[in-house]
Amino acid sequence: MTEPLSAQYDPAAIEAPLYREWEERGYFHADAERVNAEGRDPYVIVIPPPNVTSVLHMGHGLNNTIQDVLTRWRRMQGREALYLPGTDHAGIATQNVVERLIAGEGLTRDDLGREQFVERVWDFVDRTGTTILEQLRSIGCSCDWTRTRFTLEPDLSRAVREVFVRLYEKDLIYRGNYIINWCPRCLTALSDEEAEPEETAGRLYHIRYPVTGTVSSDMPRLPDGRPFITVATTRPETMLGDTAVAVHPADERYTGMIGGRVMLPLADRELPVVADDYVDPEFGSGVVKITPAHDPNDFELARRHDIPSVNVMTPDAAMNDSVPERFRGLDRFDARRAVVAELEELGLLERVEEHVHSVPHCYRCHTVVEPRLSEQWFVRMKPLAEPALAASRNGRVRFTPDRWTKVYDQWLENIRDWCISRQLWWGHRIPVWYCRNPGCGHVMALREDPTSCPRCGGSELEQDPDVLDTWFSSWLWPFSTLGWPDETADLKAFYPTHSLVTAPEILFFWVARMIMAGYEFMGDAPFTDVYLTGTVRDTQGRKMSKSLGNGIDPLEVVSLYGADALRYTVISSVGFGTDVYMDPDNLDASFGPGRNFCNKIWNAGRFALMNLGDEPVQTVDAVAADLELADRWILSRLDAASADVTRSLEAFRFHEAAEGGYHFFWGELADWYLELIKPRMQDRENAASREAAKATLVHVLDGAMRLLHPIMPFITEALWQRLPAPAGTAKEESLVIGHWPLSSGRDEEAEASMNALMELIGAIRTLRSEYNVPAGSRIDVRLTGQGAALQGALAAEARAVHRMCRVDAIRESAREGGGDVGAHAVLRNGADLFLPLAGIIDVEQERQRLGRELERIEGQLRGTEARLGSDKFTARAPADIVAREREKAESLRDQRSRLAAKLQGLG
RNA sequence: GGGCGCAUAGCUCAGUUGGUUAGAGCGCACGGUUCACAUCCGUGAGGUCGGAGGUUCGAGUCCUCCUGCGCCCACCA
Repeated sequence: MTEPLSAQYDPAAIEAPLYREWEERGYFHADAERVNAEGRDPYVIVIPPPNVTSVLHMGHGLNNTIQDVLTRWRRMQGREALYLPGTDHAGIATQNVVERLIAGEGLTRDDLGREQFVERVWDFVDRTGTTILEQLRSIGCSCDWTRTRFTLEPDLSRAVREVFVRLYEKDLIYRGNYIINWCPRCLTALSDEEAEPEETAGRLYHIRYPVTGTVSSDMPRLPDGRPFITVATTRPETMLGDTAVAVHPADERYTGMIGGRVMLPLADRELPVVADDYVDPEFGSGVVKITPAHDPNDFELARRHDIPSVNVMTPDAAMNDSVPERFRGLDRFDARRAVVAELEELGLLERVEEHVHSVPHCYRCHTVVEPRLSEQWFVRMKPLAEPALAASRNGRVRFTPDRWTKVYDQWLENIRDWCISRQLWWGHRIPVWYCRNPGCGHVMALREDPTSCPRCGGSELEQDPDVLDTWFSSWLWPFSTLGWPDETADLKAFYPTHSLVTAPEILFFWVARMIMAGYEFMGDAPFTDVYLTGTVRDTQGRKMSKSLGNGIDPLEVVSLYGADALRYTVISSVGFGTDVYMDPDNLDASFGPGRNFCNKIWNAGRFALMNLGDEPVQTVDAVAADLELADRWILSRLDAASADVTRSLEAFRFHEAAEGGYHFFWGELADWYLELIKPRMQDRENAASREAAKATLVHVLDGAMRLLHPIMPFITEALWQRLPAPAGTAKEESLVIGHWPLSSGRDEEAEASMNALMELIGAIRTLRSEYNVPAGSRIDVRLTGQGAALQGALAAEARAVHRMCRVDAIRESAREGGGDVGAHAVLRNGADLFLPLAGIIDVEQERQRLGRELERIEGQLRGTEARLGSDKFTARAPADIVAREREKAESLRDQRSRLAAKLQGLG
């Protein structure tokens, strides 16, 4: 049926075939009917869709492993589990990739024209868009690939359009002016993410604006007698677009001027003086020039005070016709020089300061971004935010770690309208048409493309050239992927979904908006739990990124260490809500332990299978009467581990789930149970004992593989498939659809006995090590005063214990009247342990060795104490040196007493 | 500037509502190849839990302040 386990653990040999088998057998497919008709409990995760152009990085590795662990675990619990995959069309990112591509052919998008360019992008996406989904397979993600979605596919585009029109009809979408980031070289709008702030050495120009309105007597005056105020700016050329100056309402220096007027130099326009909290009285002169068309803050302020805007630049950032003629056509930086020179000439330039500040640059061409006023589409967010806020407050949506709840609430409480239009070609075209009939001018948002104007019947219709923000399709993802706006069986079965696993960076962009859309269009939250992962960083704490070149390629890790090692590593690195640190230059440090664990599982499995042989194995129930202490103990520990891992997963404590499985398998099953049953496995004399051990071994291995399967699906399946089914039981087809271990109860008595026994073995090993007892020599151990638990345990497991600490016998007998030499220890339960060492080690030699050691320590201690006893030393030496000496003395005294005790034991 | 978080072994981190002796992995030291595994086994060293106060019978855990890092948001014209 299945091949035996190879001598060497080789992940590459098992992973791909197993994944293919799982996928072919349809284990990952979720069936809506089983939920809708049979009443099975669903469990749903929709993937945060990666950019269609992206390749797998460690962040995906972390994220999707967590999602897969949750999915696999719930699937094993009997839920109808759906892990729904897909990709995002990622407007700007994708358009840029293709623009770079055609630049290689010497083409720009304008050369191609909109239609042809978009076709090129589709070509590209069709060819490369499944890369990342393939990569998710290689880390074992159990996605239902029959439901793969893409945000720009026709069904989802229909959802986007339906949503736009509905919101438009509810008057929740409107058109308005907004300052955007504009690259004057690329001639395109940039998202906030693409405008990269950079510390730049600039200048702060202090410019005098003559006051024409109300004047107080103590105001400074120009040489010609005119009073003035000083404003500070880093971009003097924009003053030509000033439409006001502003002061803080509580700034006593200027209260008298509020409502007054100043004269804008060079342009000779009068500007009003307004008061606004935005102004920081501490900065510069406390007076701000207001240029609404070229600064987002000024724009907001102007909106509050109903101040007009004057745009003074062309798209390529030259001065336009709104400025005095002598500046027209000058590039913005030439204009800056000209403006400054003229101000200086007029005596209006008070001073210039060096000023380092952060300036946004175009991430593509590094040109300084110019804020620019333009007309954009917006969503009114307040009405949508209310139910989303209620959802976190009433617990319908829970955030893990909990602290994110506050962050989420704060953002929603101060929500601002959402600018959804983008000046791009790749994306969902805004479904708005303008009637160009001069007498009509109707604006319409439509579900179907119009052929004529419904108002005037005219046929000169023009569609809005812009596309929608990428997030305008992603915020519908949890239900658009299930078939909305149709009422599908999938929607009925799988909405709302359950866990959303994503990075905190997109809490606002995406998570909050999905919750709003869920309530608005489905009447319920889109998921019940939001798990925010940490960020994957390098050892210097820098975020892993392609541009920094400090990334780790998950596929490289898979090929070097295996997918299971990768998964184990990321899962066990996920502290509760903390970032994940990995060293790109030392993969072994990060992934070695995971690989070693896999190796341990593999070898323990091989050992078990070798010993089990081909004979039928009994169920644990069938051999219940013959179970020995070790058997009862490991069964109880399996139960503890199951409860532990289950509890950890329920609380999204992945680190603990991984540690729990690891500790049970390695620290208890492999280190202790396998060692304890070695003598029994091939025992021909005592069949009952042998069969009890085998039955228990199969049972606990089966349980351990189940517990570890969500985290390490491949190796656990490979081993599990080869485990024999106990007589009279039917084996499940695969662990993927196998059941999660259920609690069967603890055996406190067995655990207490085993704990005592393990302590005894540890103590004997310690003494052997400390007294340099040669590994080969066997000794008799004497034990007195042991409790019933230990006594029983010793009787039950004598053979194994003797083997495990290389003793011939453990007798109940006291050390005889001081005559014996040997090593001595007291156990926690009060039992007294004595290892006679006469004839085992050269006692005299050991005594001399210890004696020399003791002398050496005492010598050092004398020196140290002498120093500490000297007033000169304690008074004059630096405090940290004195402290170090004290520490040293403490440690030396410690060593001395231990050595003395040992020597005493030797006679 | 506003908000949030972190500080525990040489390194990376656990430590659940306060409660026996603060744990793990890696690294380090010593000893081990008897046939599951040297990607292993055994043993050990190493911690005034960032600092100072406070609450308490009891504080790594709760409170206040300080110091040093990190992140998010808004960014000072």
